[in-house]
Amino acid sequence: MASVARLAGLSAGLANFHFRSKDALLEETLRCLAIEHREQWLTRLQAPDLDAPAKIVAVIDAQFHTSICNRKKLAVWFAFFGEAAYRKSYRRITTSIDAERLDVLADLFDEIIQDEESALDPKGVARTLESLFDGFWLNMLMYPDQFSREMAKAQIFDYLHTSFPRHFAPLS
Amino acid sequence: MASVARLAGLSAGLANFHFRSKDALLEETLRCLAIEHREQWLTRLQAPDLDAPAKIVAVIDAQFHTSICNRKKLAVWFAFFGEAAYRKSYRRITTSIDAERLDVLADLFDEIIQDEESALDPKGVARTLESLFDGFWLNMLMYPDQFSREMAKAQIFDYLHTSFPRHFAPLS
DNA sequence: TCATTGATTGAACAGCCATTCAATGGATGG
DNA sequence: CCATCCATTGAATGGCTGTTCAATCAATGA
Repeated sequence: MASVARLAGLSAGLANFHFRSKDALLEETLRCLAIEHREQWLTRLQAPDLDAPAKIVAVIDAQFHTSICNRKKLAVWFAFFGEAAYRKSYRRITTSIDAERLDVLADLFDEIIQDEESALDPKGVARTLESLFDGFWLNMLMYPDQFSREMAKAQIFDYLHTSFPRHFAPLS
Repeated sequence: MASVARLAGLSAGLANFHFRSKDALLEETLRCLAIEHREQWLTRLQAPDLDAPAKIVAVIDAQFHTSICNRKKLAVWFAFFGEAAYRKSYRRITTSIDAERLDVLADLFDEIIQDEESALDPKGVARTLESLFDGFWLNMLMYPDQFSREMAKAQIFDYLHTSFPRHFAPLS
């Protein structure tokens, strides 16, 4: 708390007065991070005239945008994930936001699957994509030399292209 | 240190004497976890008469085996991941083991890709599979009600089937 | 100008915790 | 039985840190 307050340019006493406690400050931080992430893809989806594949591309672009996906913020995300196993409050904060995005993706994949006459399960594909997001995030944090944003996106587009060849092209 | 020592049935002083310090104890723990994981898939690969797809299935089975992939151990893994951003020592411990497994997977996919006359990149597919592993692990930790081991494996086999239809069948 | 309100401080407090070390215990070998 | 060695203890230590609170400061409004 002392060092956070110093970085913010105020006293430790005030930080504890504004937020109720250190725990409350941390929860607020996670909420902040999650909302920032949500706004990032939500605003992109509100662009006019986007078909389903374009909307999925927008979500992917949001997920790997510099303002979201950089070393500093990934470190914070995974610090929270590491604690989340023991704190229901953390899981509660991310649950609704993650479920919302998963539903959006599942609906979009549903459109594509019907159009492509595929036998895949929309929710399953959405969950796979989400897991790819998280997995690439982790590998970018652990091995930044081997996993870059561009590489992650390229692999994800390879996956989408092989799954839905009529709707996604590989990233050359 | 006090509670760890108590759980182990010895005094706090001894725990600090055996391991050089708390940091050293934590590093040893991570090394233990990583080696246990490595043995799990290595021994499965040593079974005789396995072709490339069977070996990949073996790695997947190891990754989601009850002894590796349970709530307690996932919590420990991600506690380390959360710290890894700030501790080069943690990353050093996992680096060689992760690289080894990635190379094995890439070689196996190389075989399959040549056989299937696919245009995919073996190392890329291996990295995608690894990221799927990590991503499903994280989601199993965060949302155990929505993400089970069986579900994760099913999704991964869906992915492998669409990528290499001649070598992998969907689960069930 | 003065009183009131609310923001802000910083020192004090209390609890926690990794680490150390002198003392103890137990086993082994002569 | 003794001496030596090693494992083990547990109390003491010192540093760190979240939280509190009386005191101070600034601004506002009458």
